[in-house]
Amino acid sequence: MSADESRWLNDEEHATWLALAGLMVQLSSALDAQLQRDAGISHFEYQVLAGLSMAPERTRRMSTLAAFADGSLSRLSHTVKRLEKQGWVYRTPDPADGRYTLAVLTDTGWDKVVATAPGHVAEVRRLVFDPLTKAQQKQLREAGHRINKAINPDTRCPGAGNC
Amino acid sequence: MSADESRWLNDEEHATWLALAGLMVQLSSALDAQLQRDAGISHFEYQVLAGLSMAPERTRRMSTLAAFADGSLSRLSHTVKRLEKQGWVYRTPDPADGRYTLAVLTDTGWDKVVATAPGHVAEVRRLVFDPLTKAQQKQLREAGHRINKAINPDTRCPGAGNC
DNA sequence: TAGCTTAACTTGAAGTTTCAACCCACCGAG
DNA sequence: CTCGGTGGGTTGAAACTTCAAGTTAAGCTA
Repeated sequence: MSADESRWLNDEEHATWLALAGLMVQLSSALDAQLQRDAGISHFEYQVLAGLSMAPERTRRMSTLAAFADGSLSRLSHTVKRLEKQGWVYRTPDPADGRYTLAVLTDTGWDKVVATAPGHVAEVRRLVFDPLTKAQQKQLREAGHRINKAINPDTRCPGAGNC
Repeated sequence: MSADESRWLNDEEHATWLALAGLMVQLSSALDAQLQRDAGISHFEYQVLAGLSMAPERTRRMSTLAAFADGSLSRLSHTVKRLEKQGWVYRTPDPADGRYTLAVLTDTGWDKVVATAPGHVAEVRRLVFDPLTKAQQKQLREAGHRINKAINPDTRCPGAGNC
């Protein structure tokens, strides 16, 4: 990248990178596996359902939902079509502005979230929080924020706009 | 999960979880995007090529390579077929034991890695190491190890069998 | 009000990953 | 030495994601 053939990673950095890369792959696939096994849905589908379950009226615009679930609008559109077929969600044009589409969680969909969430949270707790001390959790949070800020300099905060 | 409706995440835990989840999605997609833009390959393909480039004789068994790149054997098989079509890799049965297949990096493939790696490492450095202090890097590494151990209690170490 | 532009989706095709079935080289038992 | 078992690898189909249009509602301009 630069004149001197670009600084390689030293041993410590390399170990850190392996730990982080391993974490990203393993953790997300472990959580995916738990959801698939216990609820028959993917992590992305879970995020969509959970996103709706937390919204007022259990309703959100597709574009907002896509941002919340960290996916493209196209991906969300295909996914919601599948969820619709399951009877968990339905779509309707926004009465206030016909360009938007509102996704709404049905009662059946709500039941699905209620049945699924506790097991998923338990798995997150088992894999992420149980093995860490309070101090380590704080450090991890801080490091995560810094990296996220490096990726998204503008946005005030990570994925879902909290802080 | 348990009697009392399964412990939910408190505010601090929730913030930590959002930071970590955001990190996993954003970082991997940012690195994917860099590779796609600058080299026209996916992160998985890069890992395969890089894995071969670091191996003795630029050669590895498919199963070893799959473990190194954190992917299924089937996924690797399809991927290597594509890389073969590009002329970057070829496959040959292991002369020592015909059940194994050896994947070998060609000279063209080597050139591809050499052309691609510095830019990729620079991006990792920019997004992960530059924003963290030395101490934070160490803490992140430690937390990553612990989480990885929770996911893989048996394996002595994360993804690629180093340590 | 007609025409242009923009932005939010949707859609179908192409590309990738997963899943389940299959093939085959080696090994060990009889 | 042959027969079954085991494990590495491949393959094709189904499922999913991405990509490049296409559609439509709203706003703006004349």
